[in-house]
Amino acid sequence: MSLIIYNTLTRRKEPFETVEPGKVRMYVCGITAYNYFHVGNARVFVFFDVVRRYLMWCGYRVRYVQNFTDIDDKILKRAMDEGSTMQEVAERFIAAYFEDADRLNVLRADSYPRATHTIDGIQRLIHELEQQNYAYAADGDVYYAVRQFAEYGKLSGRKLEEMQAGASGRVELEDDNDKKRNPFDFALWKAAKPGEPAWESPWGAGRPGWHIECSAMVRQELGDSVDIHAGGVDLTFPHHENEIAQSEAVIGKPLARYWMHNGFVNMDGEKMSKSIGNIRLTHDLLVTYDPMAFRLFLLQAHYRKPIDFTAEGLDAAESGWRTLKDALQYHAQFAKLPGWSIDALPDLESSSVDRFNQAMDDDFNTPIALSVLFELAKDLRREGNQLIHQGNSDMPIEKLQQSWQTLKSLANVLGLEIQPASEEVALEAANGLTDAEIEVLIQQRQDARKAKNFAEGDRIRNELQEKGIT
RNA sequence: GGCGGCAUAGCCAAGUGGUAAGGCAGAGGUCUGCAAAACCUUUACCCCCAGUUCGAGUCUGGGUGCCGCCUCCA
Repeated sequence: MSLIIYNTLTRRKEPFETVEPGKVRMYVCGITAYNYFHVGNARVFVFFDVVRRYLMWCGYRVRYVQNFTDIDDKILKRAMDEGSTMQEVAERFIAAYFEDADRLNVLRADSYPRATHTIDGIQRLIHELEQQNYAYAADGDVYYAVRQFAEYGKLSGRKLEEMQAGASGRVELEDDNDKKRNPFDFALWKAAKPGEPAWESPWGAGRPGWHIECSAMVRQELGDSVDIHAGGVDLTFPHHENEIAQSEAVIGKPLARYWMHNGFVNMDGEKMSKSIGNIRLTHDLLVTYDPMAFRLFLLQAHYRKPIDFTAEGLDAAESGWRTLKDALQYHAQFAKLPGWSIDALPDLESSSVDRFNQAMDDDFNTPIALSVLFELAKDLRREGNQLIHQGNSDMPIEKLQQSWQTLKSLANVLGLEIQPASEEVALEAANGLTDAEIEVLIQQRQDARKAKNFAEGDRIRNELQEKGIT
């Protein structure tokens, strides 16, 4: 069996075939750098990181590009509020992006293009659109004429005639609406208002609209057509629809073969939105939750379905992660067993790998893939516990090593890895005891209990409890 | 008004027409000086109605309920 992917464009699952054999070009819409990214953004970064890892696991060479939008009204507003500059705000939150994404174990992209670094390409594209009558200038603005693009609406499955302008209730009466020939025309270039950052252009000083930057950056970084273009489901319309209109009008071929969109992270069944004020930032979440537990939480549902963000769900994921982590960590116990080889890597357990691959091949069914991990982890954890509590294990060493290696490898494909600077280190710093010292105390307590010296045993137990070890 | 999605155990969540994965939580038990830990065992007729079929959670039609998109959002 081989990989099939649900393509938003065709509304079907399709066999995955790349433009160039063995190579995947992938573009993921990144953040607008005006704040820490929220838990919904995190789903995008984590899930498509898994897509990337799985493609690599399948042997593809993946070129992965994710942009930063560093020109935008929201950034500008924040800068004004802070008495700062757009550039300063953007730099700060781009740095914050890396900090948080790293903690979530999201692999670094091959390239992170920015709107401000792509002004030439943006202007060139607008110019080409204008020459071919897809764009028109009006008072220093430049708009895309959606009527000129016959296929407008093909990605989101709608027709211009059937759309209700302003149905979302978000659009106020804009003063530039009368400049547009059609209400669905959108800005490619915006004339600068006094005091705003601006770039010189044939249409006057101004800055790019939102959609055009992605068209220009894809072209610059990956060429005309990419294999996978991805983002949150809300980007389907208008953002990705507009990207298609911009790019395909000029290049005359598909911008992307597969359009992938992940579902929302909802808060108590409702979409996160600024107006409701229920936005949860990943940066804040990671203060109280293990990043890997959050990653697990995000992968426990299929990517196209909405996830409800609840404390119960997070707590459950935290427990689940502990199970996986225990199994992975028991490497320390297993490696002491005679016959455990460090050098010779065993072949992986084929039935587990097959089931894992089969699940992932079916449009990245991570919940099933995870069930394979848990089955391995439960066995390993039991063996590890028996080793610790009874000093022996029933599982043959070869089987043990094979299972552990399989779990380790598959968990890696999902990006679930114990991070070196995790809470172990923090805990150790907090209680002032090293692992070795704790082991000694536990041993002393066991000796005392064997000798029926319960008072001493309880005393050590209390001491350990005070240090947060149970 | 247009387009689309979802409804499976206490919670989360998979599921290719043949008698329901996995996680979390809970319950009972073993062990123990007590407790914890650990280990073992255990928990579903799949929103409603009708139909197709030897057989439907899985297909068809009709309900009911919830959700998303319809120009600045992941």
